[in-house]
Amino acid sequence: MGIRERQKEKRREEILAAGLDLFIRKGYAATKINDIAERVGMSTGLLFHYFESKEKLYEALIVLGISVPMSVMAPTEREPLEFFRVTAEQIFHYIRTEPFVAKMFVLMSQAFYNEAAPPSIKELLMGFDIYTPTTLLIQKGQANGTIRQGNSHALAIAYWCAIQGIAEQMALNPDVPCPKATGSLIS
Amino acid sequence: MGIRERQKEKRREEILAAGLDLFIRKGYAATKINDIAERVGMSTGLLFHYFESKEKLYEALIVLGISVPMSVMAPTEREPLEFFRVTAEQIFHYIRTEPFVAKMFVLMSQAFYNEAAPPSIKELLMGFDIYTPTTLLIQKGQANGTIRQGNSHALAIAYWCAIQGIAEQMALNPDVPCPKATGSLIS
DNA sequence: TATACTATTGATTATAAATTCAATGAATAG
DNA sequence: CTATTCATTGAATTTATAATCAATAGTATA
Repeated sequence: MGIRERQKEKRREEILAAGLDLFIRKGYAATKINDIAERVGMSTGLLFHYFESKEKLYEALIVLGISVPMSVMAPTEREPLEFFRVTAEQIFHYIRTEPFVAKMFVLMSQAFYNEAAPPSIKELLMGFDIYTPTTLLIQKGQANGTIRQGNSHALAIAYWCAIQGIAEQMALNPDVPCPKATGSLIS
Repeated sequence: MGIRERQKEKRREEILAAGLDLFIRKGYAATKINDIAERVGMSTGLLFHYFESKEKLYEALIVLGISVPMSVMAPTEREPLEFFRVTAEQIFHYIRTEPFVAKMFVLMSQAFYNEAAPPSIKELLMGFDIYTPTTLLIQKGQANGTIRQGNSHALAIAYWCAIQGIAEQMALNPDVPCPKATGSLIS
């Protein structure tokens, strides 16, 4: 790769990083292409030299993000309860050490739930479902008695909501401390 | 109150309800005044007869919402652990039975975290802090040995994140089941 | 050095959404 | 029943932002 291409790639990444940070703080619609350009320190026009539209820029981030949550999960062959413990631990570890990963986590869940997301994004997210595999694992744990009874889907949601909420906190306020992962509030 | 005033009040509430639902689904910026009017079944112009601007409409909702979380919390004189159990139970109860309350919950946390919120809203939310009292309660519980050790602020965040995440699920998908509140995933 | 390609800017244009407004119809009071 | 006030509309206006573009400066390559 020539020096020029490398430079171009670097600039692209700067834009992606600035966009990611602003998108998770303000949301897609409230983030002005202008804010992003300013954050990077370039003119508004130049940004369109790197990304053909605001939507494409967002799309590029989503594509990057799609692999993140899966890659951070523990192998699902484990004992279910063990899986949940290890996954939570791993996620918090990444989130604590890699701000980019934390932000990606937030971006993905925001995109997943926001009904105002552009159609192209919704399409990308169609196959992005962490609830189904999680629900199955919970059922397995309930069958062998290691996980409490109750609607397994609801429990899956509770699990991911808690993780997602904490990821959001950490991504938005890196200074705020993150609790060690255990199964419970009780000592 | 005359029949006309009553009618006006009813219309105002319709707008508030439609706005609330759209704001929590799409976010403030992505919600078009047009969408709201359409949802209510009125012309765009008429909406401005009831609220002088999109921002004022949002503001009216925030003002309504400010008292909600506090009003749903258990008395803080209880044993800390008991407080957390009862509060979670009460919140889930309200959320399950009063969609409006669930939505308000979501609106408030979205507004609280969104950096793109209009300045007037940020001002309203300045004094809206559930973390400080929660952190103090956790410290009390840690002191008397009923709550696990660890950064109390982080634990407070974890508690509210989980609740907020579930509230969001329930508000956005009323059909999805809600788990019974206990302290733990473990059976 | 000359030529071609790329990065960059600031001004311009297009578009979408918020807000205003003049006109109309419906309800109410006198 | 008449005058007045309020609710309502749809079109006109303003404003904010996305996207384009022509012009300029910089960099690589022959």
